[in-house]
Amino acid sequence: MTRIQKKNTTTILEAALDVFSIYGFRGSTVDQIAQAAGMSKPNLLYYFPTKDAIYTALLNGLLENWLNPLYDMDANGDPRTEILSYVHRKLDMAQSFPRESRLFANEIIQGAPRILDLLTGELKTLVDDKATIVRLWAEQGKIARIDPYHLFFSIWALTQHYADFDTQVKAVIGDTAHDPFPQAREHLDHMFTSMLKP
Amino acid sequence: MTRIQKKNTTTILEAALDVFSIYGFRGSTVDQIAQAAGMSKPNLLYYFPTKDAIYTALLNGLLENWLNPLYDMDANGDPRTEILSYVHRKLDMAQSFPRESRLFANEIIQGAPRILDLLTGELKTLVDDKATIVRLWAEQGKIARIDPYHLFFSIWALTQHYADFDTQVKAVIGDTAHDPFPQAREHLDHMFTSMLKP
DNA sequence: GTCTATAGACGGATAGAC
DNA sequence: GTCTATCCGTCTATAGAC
Repeated sequence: MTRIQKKNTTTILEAALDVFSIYGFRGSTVDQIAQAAGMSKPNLLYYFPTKDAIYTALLNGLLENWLNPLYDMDANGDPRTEILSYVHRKLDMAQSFPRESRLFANEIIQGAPRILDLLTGELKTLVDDKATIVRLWAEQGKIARIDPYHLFFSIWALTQHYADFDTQVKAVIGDTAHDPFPQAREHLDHMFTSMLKP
Repeated sequence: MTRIQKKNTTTILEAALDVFSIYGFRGSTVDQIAQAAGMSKPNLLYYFPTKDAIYTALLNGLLENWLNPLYDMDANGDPRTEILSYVHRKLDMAQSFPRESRLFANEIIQGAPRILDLLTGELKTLVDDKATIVRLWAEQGKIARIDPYHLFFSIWALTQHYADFDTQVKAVIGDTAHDPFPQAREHLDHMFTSMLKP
């Protein structure tokens, strides 16, 4: 792959992330993406054969990074530290990669037609694995007896909310307000610290 | 308005909720809605002049009910009871009205183009009002010192997650698993009870 | 009130010149 | 590799018969 190919491919995927993360797959148009990428529609379709191919390439490219923080949760670490670190990493990702978060949110709200296999496969396996660890920690009295699955749902919901519902968060705290993330971090720290106490 | 007009109007709005809640405004087509309503496209457009009119009518009709639980939070009630009741009502709504939840989720993810005024107006005023109450409760030592805004964000995120990300929740706990809501309720009870302790 | 037919704009994708 | 021009299907919305 030449330099120019690599450059254009990444430019397209970057533009596609902008558009798809807002309007979802069906609500987005190739024209929008082409314009955001600063190129003509046929030129864009020279690099990706179809709209579907752009979306799929984007999704697959992002999935790996998306699951990494959970993979890194360590059964041999300190339970509270491990869980709080996971919360922090997820919150950092919501702050640094809000478009990616919204892309997945759109995809899942619409029934996850393109990643359902991943959800019931790799993700479920991963969560089952980590749930076993959390359950063990609870049985050893290191943390409170919590449903591990709903613990993970809580972490996802709370952290991704600041990316996905960003518009609402900003509307409610006011335009003049400071960046909500520092306070969100404190809030989540308090929340998980208190709920994990045995 | 005749009986047949009333019947068809509600049928259309019901069908529109089905479609818009999944695909968002731009991703939905009038044809889809007409088919879901069991009528022809021109017939549907006899009742609503445009696709936009259907969407707007739907949103406005749902907004009132959506904010009611928060209006009902009572400054004179017991703090923990009031907050937990609000959590329960929001979770009940996620269970009973998942399509409504997804409709708002779609709208907000896309930047809330049609309800931004409401978010910065009525919703912000309402939340500001209730935040004052929560802050007062904290100052009186009745609950822990919590950022009231992020408390509300947490409640919204956690409850609506079970409606909006329903597909993911079911994929992770498994198809054979029971209804997740009873366990979600227990989990949220534990979560908020422990975090509110002064 | 409901239908068939269709106008007119927009969408994804391709042909072919450069 | 990039462009203009264009095909063809789908979309919103309307015309007009019944």
